Amino acid sequence: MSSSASEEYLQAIYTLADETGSAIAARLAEFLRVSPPAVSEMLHRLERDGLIAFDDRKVVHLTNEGRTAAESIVRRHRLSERFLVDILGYPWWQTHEEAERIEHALTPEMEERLRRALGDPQACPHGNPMPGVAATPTRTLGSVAPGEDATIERIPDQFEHEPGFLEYLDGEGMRPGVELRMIERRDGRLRLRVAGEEHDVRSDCADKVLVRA
Amino acid sequence: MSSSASEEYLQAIYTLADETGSAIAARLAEFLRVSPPAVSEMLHRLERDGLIAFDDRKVVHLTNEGRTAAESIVRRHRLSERFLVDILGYPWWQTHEEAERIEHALTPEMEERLRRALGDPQACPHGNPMPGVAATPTRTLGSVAPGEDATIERIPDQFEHEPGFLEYLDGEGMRPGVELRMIERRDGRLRLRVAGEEHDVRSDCADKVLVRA
DNA sequence: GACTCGACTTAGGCGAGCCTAACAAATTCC
DNA sequence: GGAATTTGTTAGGCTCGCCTAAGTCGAGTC
Repeated sequence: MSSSASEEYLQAIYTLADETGSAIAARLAEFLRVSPPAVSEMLHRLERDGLIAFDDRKVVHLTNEGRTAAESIVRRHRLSERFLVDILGYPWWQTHEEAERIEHALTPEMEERLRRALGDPQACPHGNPMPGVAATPTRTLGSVAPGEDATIERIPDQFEHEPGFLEYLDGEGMRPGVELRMIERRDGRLRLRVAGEEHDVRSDCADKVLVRA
Repeated sequence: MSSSASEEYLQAIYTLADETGSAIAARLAEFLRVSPPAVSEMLHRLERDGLIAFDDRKVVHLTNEGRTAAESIVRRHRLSERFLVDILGYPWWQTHEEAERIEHALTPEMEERLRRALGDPQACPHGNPMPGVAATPTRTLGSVAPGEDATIERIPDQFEHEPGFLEYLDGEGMRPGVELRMIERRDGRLRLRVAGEEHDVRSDCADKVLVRA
């Protein structure tokens, strides 16, 4: 059985590989907020346990077993977030830390029962699909041209650590599932219409939001 | 903050003191299934952290701070059990191990939200009251005289580790809240009527069930 | 008074996870 | 090409939580 800590690493490896293309130790250290030697050590433990492998350039890859374990913890994470929102009534933007705690406590039976109790959800409250569910093709909100319409699809897990980011989006009316129209883009800000109201959004934030046409 | 392991010890100290009158290291080692030196070490850590104190005969006592922490973890445990039964649909006798996992993951806010989602329950599925709730006066089922009626009030946490015990009770129709009538007692067995049916119960098991008149 | 039993501690070890400091290797940049 | 930055590792150290083996200590018992 994997420990909480190693599950945390597998989750990070999965997320970084999924959302940025590859996972290396330095990125993991930043993402997990631990020192490089701590990462180095843990990666060697995970390699010893057959969950990951390094290529010649030291990029981390999940083995089949590691991928299964990573998908399991990611699924439990997203399920936990749904639980927090749908059953406990948490706001959608305030689930990450809390889910981080309970995901490790879920047994396979609890996971299955929770999945059914939640109506077999296909994505977490940030719009990220359960592992195995095909992701909708998306582009960044920042790439939407003035006059175009778009629907907010998801905010990648990558950014969930950034303090206040999700709450900021929520404050501007931007939640997964919301439809919007791009109005104009001017000096680092985007003007867009959401639910009849106009909002002003920083474009570095808009680059972190994925939309579909 | 207390770790999972130290919470487990505080919970055990609370339970043993509550249900057997006092807590000493040797009983804790049995209850928690760890070695005596492991207990000795942990108790000294808890003492160092101001959560417990020893008296001159080495009996363990909770300090005010320790009592608060112990009540918190016991409450989270019982709340977790209710969650497993009421929301996830677990059978009442199969909650202990699973609750043991999630109780440590609950933050104060999650605890409060869960409490409300569950309708402010006053007891766990085994009938044990939330800390702070006054316990109903009880006697053991084994002490009920033939001809007497009784209602099953609770099965102490003390016995939750015993494999198959709760499931055995359930199989004989004995659940918290159930009314029964003692019929007769004969060579180590009790004959009693539950919901119109007669059942035969081992008296060593009946001694572990608390009832009210 | 000696013995035994139960309770507790000491000593020594181990793995997981984390840290800092220092260094080696590989890139990237100018 | 050489310097600077990024990346990774080694070395040494820490706490927590667990283990076994080998005591010690006290309370009863014979």
